[in-house]
Amino acid sequence: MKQFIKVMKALSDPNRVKMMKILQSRPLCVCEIKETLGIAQSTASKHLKLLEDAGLVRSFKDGLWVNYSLADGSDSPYCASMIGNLKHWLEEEAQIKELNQILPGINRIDIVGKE
Amino acid sequence: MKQFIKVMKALSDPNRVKMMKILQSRPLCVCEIKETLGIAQSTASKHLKLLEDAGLVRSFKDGLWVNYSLADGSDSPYCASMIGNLKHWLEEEAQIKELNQILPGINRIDIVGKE
DNA sequence: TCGTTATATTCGGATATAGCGATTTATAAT
DNA sequence: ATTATAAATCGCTATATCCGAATATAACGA
Repeated sequence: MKQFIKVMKALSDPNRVKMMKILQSRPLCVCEIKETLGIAQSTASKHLKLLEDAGLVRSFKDGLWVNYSLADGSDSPYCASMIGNLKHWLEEEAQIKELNQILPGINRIDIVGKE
Repeated sequence: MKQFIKVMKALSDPNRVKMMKILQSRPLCVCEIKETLGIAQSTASKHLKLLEDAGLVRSFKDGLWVNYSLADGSDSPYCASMIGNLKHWLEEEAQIKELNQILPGINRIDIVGKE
């Protein structure tokens, strides 16, 4: 029950759902994610930790960067199901389409220069 | 997105998930539900309203009683998927098994006498 | 070793949610 | 009409969640 609730809670926030959707395109580091969604770095980091705890995403370090990607769903059937379904769900949402449009132009090097 | 979040939020609470699970056995009125879960009537009513708004359960009046049952999932693919998956998910949970054990002994007439 | 930099953590304020008791509403029975 | 009763709503408290600014941590490079 606890695991199930954790997954549902993780997917109960628009920013976290958006993260799941953009991670379907490619692995992203925290700064790319916060930039894409237009939120603070601390906020992004916190959301990602929650998603990871739920088994929905995984992270691996690459020097200073931490790359996040979709998990394989092996943590629980709930994860597996939601990760799978989210691949086709919400594809037609305006908010999501918009993110997918700007995503190709987002990369970690450009973000460094901006700030 | 809003509909999806609504469904996820609805399933983010243990009492609401328990409601979904016991409604798999048979339709129940509010007083049977509150009795089974051991919560206040007002609390049960509020949870049920939330589940109904999300499209996960539906209600129909029968005199003074309001019977709740699982929805058919026609509200959204999210509902359909979750209603379907929950039929096999959490079946082995101790908490759920316990509810399923006491459920046969719960009925609206007995509850009236008790209070 | 000392900066520099990407991410994680902490803190405080604002908002949302869960819970219960009390009240109101709607329906039935007398 | 009056009374009884199941459910919905209201009022309130306690807890949880979201957010960003500030600070801490970790890893690289000079």
